[in-house]
Amino acid sequence: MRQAKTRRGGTRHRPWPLSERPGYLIRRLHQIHVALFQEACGEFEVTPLQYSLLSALAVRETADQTTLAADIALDRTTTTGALKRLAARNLVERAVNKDDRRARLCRLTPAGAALLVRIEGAARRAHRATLGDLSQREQALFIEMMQRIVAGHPSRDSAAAVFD
Amino acid sequence: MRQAKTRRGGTRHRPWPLSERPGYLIRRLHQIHVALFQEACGEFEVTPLQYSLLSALAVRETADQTTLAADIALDRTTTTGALKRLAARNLVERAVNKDDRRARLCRLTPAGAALLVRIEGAARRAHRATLGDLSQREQALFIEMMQRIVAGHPSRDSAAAVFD
DNA sequence: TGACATTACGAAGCATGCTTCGTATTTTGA
DNA sequence: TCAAAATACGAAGCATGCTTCGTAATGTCA
Repeated sequence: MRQAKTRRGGTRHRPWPLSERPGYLIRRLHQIHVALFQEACGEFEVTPLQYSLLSALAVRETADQTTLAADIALDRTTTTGALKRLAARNLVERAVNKDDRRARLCRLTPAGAALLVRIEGAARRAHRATLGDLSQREQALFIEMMQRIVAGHPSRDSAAAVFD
Repeated sequence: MRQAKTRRGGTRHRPWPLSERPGYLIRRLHQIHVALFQEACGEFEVTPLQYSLLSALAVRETADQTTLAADIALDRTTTTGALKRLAARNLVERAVNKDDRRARLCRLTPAGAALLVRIEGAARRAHRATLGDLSQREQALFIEMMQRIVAGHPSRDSAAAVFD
């Protein structure tokens, strides 16, 4: 196996540059997207995750927290935290379901729906800008490859049929 | 502009499926990589970030926290937290620099270096497995495109020359 | 040489993300 | 029908990630 010598004369694996590791590059991409999103949507005080949640709620009209978590492929407790923050800003309503008191039915408030409309353009531009360094053809290919990888690793509670 | 009608008769943007948004797909890819990494390296109790840090330290031999943060394109305070956790496990040494008492010089302990050697194979397999649903040719292309995007968005303190 | 900028940290606060454990409620099946 | 399984949450804890503010040490230049 190819190895490199250390200064002390021992041997170790040849360093694998971070910039060639898929995991590192993916983390950087995520970092870049979040930065672009904040830059584009910062004035609305909405994060990428919150935008995902608002979008999912716009499609569902009404849904319990577990369903929403599955929709956006996010942990349930994390989803709860995000929904609480949105509810605190009166963008989302979280009411106990009368028919099943275990569940909390969430829905967009008028303010939440209005914010979603206002933010939509900037949010989409941020998403597109993330791949802006690729050609149009490459962007489509890149997205297709990401979709294939994601399809190969379903999240534990993958439902999300409403989005397909 | 193409729009969809809501049930109440109003108009809104046609929903853009999450599964087509670059930001969402990138978040999922990150999620998938972390899961694969944990699966492969869980027995070593090392996260992808910690593996990056150990790798960077192996290359640097010795470095202050700010330099390490730049190496792995991570926020300085986050890096500090991770280094503290590694130090608490005796994998990293954090000593105040005698020549510049503002800085803490970090280096791998023998245990840290040994762990890095033991984990290396599994870590690399996890990185490769993340793109495992793509063909060999596609994987190379995917990595190249990610590198191009990353190169187009330098982190604020991009140094990392040692890795190139 | 002495105010001022710079640098490297630390602390605090917020927002993700995950796991595990516990609780309330509903459903199910013997 | 009633005990057990399943469901939806919540709380707690750990690990990222970020920002802002404050501090200590070093460098710099008028």
